[in-house]
Amino acid sequence: MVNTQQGTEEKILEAAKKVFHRKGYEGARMQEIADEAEINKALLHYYFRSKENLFEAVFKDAFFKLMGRAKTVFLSDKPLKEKIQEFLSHYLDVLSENSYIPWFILNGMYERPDVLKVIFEKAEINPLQLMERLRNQIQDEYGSEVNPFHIWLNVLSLSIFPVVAKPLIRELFQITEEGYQQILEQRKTEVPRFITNALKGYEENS
Amino acid sequence: MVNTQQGTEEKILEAAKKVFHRKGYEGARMQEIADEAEINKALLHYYFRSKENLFEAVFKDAFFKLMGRAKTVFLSDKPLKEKIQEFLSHYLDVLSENSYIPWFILNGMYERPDVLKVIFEKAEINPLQLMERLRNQIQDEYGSEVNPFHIWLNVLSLSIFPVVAKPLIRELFQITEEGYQQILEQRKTEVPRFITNALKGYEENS
DNA sequence: GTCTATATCGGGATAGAC
DNA sequence: GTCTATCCCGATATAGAC
Repeated sequence: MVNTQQGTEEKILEAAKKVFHRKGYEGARMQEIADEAEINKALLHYYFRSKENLFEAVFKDAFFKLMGRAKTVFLSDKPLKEKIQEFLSHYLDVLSENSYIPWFILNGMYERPDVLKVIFEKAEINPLQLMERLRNQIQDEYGSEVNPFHIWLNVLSLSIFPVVAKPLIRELFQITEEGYQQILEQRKTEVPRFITNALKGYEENS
Repeated sequence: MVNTQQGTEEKILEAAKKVFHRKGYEGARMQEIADEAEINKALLHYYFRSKENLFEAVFKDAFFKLMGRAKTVFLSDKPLKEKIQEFLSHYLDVLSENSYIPWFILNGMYERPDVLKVIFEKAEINPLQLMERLRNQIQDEYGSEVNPFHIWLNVLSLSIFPVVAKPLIRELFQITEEGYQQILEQRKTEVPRFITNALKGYEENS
């Protein structure tokens, strides 16, 4: 009532974000989103024609917020270790305040693989180019013939999983929110060290 | 009709497993499970009273099938690299056919963190004991003072994330189901190598 | 135990007043 | 643009014949 004019659509998106985050696509209820936004269901359909549309909007926003930077970082000309450090630092900063994003994306992938496909087309990601660059860089800097795909997957795993598994980690070790944030902070240096150590190790075997 | 007696309940569980795997709890349809089992909906409710019951049965079975082994592997007396190899091998085998398990666990964590707690209590996991053992083993075998928590988290990340992110990986690189299974197979040796290489790397810096 | 038919309800979507 | 009331389909669950 008070906060009109530029408010409603934003409020809906904000509410949808929260609900889709908590429940996923199938679990989310339009009613719950409406309640969260303090409006009624009909208005949701006025702004976004369907549940699917609304989901897509939220999903895209989250995805690009997360992945937008990653592409430019990995296509830059810096040493690999620096890239990984930069990626982790940026990524963990963004996520410590938006820890719902990676889970939301993973969940969305399972529930709506079709949406994922559309997004990748729009994002203009060329994974093969990335792999080639990574292969060359590893060979140049570490002199080893390693499958770049697995290295890439390792970097992603080590970055994303600890954020997604936050509730598991906190419950299992009885860690406070501050303790968890501290762990993420440590990982900004620990993970790049771990990876570069591993890459150095390949030299001797090759 | 032919394969009666010990058949129906098993067939239902098998079908439910497949469908819940593909769609998750909310996305799964009792009709689809019935079709998959080649029976009708009513029979599902005859054997299991509700959808929730059926899901719980499927989930518990798979969860303990998965985690039962993990504990014994990591508390055994073998060298660390062997433990990791064994863990990955077993884990990836089970999950390539039940990849919904980590997804469900994550989902449950976010929706009902309390449930997670109960599961851990039943599984009788002692994380601190595990950490101590890991710290000692790393020190014995690699002579380095490393924070075992991060190593543990790395092992988990490298094992679980590639399974959870299956749709992302397949879509991004346009990989077939066979191709994906091949990747998992490769990781059974790649990941232990990666980790032990990294651990060796710490020696020089310590 | 297994089937067909049906009850019941929840949720996405629309109509139409204001 | 925002609301109330309602449509309508689909999904879980049950009744009851065989």
